[in-house]
Amino acid sequence: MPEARTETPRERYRTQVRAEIKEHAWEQIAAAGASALSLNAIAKRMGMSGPALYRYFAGRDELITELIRDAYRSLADTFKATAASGADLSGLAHALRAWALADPQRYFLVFGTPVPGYHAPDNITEIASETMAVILDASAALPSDRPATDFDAHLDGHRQWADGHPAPAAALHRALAFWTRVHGALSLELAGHFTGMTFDPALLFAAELDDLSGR
Amino acid sequence: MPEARTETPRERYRTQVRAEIKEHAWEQIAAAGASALSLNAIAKRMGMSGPALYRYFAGRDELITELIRDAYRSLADTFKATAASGADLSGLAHALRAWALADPQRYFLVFGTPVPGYHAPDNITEIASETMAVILDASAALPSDRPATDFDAHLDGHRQWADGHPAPAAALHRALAFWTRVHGALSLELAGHFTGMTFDPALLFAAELDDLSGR
DNA sequence: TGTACATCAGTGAACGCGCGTTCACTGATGTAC
DNA sequence: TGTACATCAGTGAACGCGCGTTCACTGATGTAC
Repeated sequence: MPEARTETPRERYRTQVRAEIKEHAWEQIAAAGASALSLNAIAKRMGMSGPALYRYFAGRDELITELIRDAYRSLADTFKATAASGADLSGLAHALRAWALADPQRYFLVFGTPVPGYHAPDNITEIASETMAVILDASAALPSDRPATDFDAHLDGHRQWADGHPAPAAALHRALAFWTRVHGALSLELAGHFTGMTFDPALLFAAELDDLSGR
Repeated sequence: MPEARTETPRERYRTQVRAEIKEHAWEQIAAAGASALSLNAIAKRMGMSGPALYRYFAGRDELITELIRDAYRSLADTFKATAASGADLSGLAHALRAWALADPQRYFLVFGTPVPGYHAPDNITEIASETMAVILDASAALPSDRPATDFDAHLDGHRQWADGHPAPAAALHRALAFWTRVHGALSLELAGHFTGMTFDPALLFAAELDDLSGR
């Protein structure tokens, strides 16, 4: 990083405190959910007064937006790193599961119940499409042994979301099925709908993905 | 209903006002999410003072719990009615989708991001198992043309959640896959992760279920 | 190296707000004789 | 049918609370000459 030298001590301090604020924010979200995020509470935990945080974030909304952006970024980076290490679609799925289990509230911030009225800023959708590109690559890399379905044909006519990716329709279909199955199993598991049932959620997760990869 | 005659005018009034409070609660949840539910705001909308609501609910928590119970109840009844009319597993899935689209926030109250620390009361899990029984019936009714997997065997050893239902392991597996696929497609759709992509979510939903039924 | 000035992190008081909840009360509705 | 009493819906004032956010300020850190 050749840029590092140009960073003044004050800048260094600022970025450090910003990071510390975010850490406390995540702790608070993990403890009581995102809707309970409070600037004053964070400040108190850090031994500062509430207004001090306004040196670092314009307000509560900006902080939350940044946390969401970081979550998307973290997921995209995880996928890229996993793909770079040679993982296939099911490897990516397991990386996603590990990412979600490591911090369920971070997962829910990205994929959970939307707050009516809240709209994600543009640059977040850009990060999301980086993520989608990784999945499309992995989907196209697998062989497809089934005949094309009506839905495949429909998707071929609505492929603009693939952003120019040359994947065949079957791979687009597989990429979408990847998301639905992965989130179906994960969201039920993380929301606790499997508690009390004694089976291993990891096996259900894997079974849903085997079905998809052998498609 | 032979009981109706024994209901006094005062009781009738009470149940009516309780219902009206719940209606306003749902409106508020639909507008700003469950975490924004406020007793005072409901009272204001009804032209009453805040404390008046304490004649009908012990407090905010009791109201929310009751809304959740009603949501579970509504889903169980929908499933039962759909099954009674002769629908198969995929018919049940479409009934669930319609139920969710009719009121996304009601869907999220049941299946969405859990609030850390909040624990659903016992009788709600009873309603949930009524729902599961319907799905198990429909799963067992379909023929299974695939060889048993390792996960099937695992499930056979952990079938106590099926609550004595005689479904074979393959049907247990199918029932679980029903939930994961249905919620995967639905939660992504309702959370808006398909907005901008122009394909028809209903077709993706149907495709995921065709895969399951032809298993 | 020392002085004058600018930058900026953090404080404490204050703002208005809406929340859940309690309490003592009024007044209407229903019940018993 | 009329009177005495009990029940109960709803009110208004008040409680303490924590929230986001603003403002004028102090004091430390960095910069220019």
